[in-house]
Amino acid sequence: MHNILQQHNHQHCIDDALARARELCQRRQVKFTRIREQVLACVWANHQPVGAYTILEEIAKDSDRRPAPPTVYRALDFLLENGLVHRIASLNAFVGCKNPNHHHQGHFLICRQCRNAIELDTDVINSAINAAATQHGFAVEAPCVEVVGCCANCQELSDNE
Amino acid sequence: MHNILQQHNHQHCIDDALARARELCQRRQVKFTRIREQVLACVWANHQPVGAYTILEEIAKDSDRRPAPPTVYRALDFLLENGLVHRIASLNAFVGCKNPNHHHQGHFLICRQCRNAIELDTDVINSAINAAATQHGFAVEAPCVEVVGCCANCQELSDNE
DNA sequence: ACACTAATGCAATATTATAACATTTTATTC
DNA sequence: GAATAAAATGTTATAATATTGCATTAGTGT
Ligand SMILES: [Zn+2]
Ligand SMILES: [Zn+2]
Ligand SMILES: [Zn+2]
Ligand SMILES: [Zn+2]
Repeated sequence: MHNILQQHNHQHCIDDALARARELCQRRQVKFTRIREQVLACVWANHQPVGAYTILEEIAKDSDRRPAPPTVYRALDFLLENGLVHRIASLNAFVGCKNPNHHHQGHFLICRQCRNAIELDTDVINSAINAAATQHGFAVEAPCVEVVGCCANCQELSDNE
Repeated sequence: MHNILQQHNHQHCIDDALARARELCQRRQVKFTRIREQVLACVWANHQPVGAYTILEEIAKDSDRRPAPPTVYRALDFLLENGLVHRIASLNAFVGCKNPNHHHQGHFLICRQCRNAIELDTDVINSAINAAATQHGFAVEAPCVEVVGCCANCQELSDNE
């Protein structure tokens, strides 16, 4: 069982994500400004989706200046447009995308207990959705899949109680 | 192509939904009170997910008394618990369930244009989700699937332009 | 330097949802 | 049927999330 949520050097996740973002923005000729970088770093602080106002608070802590909500939301919009983060609708929260170079809508397994979100990279769900949609003559544009449950880690922990 | 969204007697949808709800509540020994019925009727006014505050406005129009938000949300909570409505997280809105007797989390195709929501009744998506989740040792509890796109109706309409 | 555009700052407000407590209605027991 | 308990609703206030509109600043090209 390879589980990114246990025993991994998360600093690598952060560094990689920021490096990918810098590279991607340069390639696309869009600006990876300070506030955008701060917000992305905040989203990548861990693997748990984070709310806009939490991001705001974190930035206020780190930099002694408190951005207003629109500032954070604009940065998030930019990151969403460029596929650097995903929005988790059921949590009103945002999480880093692990493959921003490939345009996609993320599919997530969200642990009710530890709150970590695992982004799936398989196509079986999209295939199933497309099959069902086709039966209704429905043209899929943005499939949103957010599965709440209990991750392998947390299941083990509660087994050992 | 059988599409519930075109050419159907929607009064039947409403009447059936309310009848099912009455019956279900009686069977479960829970109370289908006036406000709960009003809210459910409002949700079933059409096939488009409707927000809590819109429901509030509609009830205010119909009955000359304006329920406060908690009243509407409590009625919605009751209807959710009893599977009579589903919540569409990506729209912060609620829509009637077409099969409340069978406990399930709904999967929806949501048209970006006409805003109608089609509830799927196939199991292929759940199968795909379970397959993907199993690979991660993840125990699925509540899969949320909300697919935005363009319905058959609206595709035809834009073709004929 | 000038004009132009993109990005950010800032104040106010909109939208969605809940907390806390009072009152009323309904069911149960004596 | 009155006393009691439980459930449902009313009411006020407020929390949490998100956007609008306009002013200011920072880059970009001429
Ligand atoms: Zn990590
Ligand atoms: Zn992603
Ligand atoms: Zn109908
Ligand atoms: Zn349903």
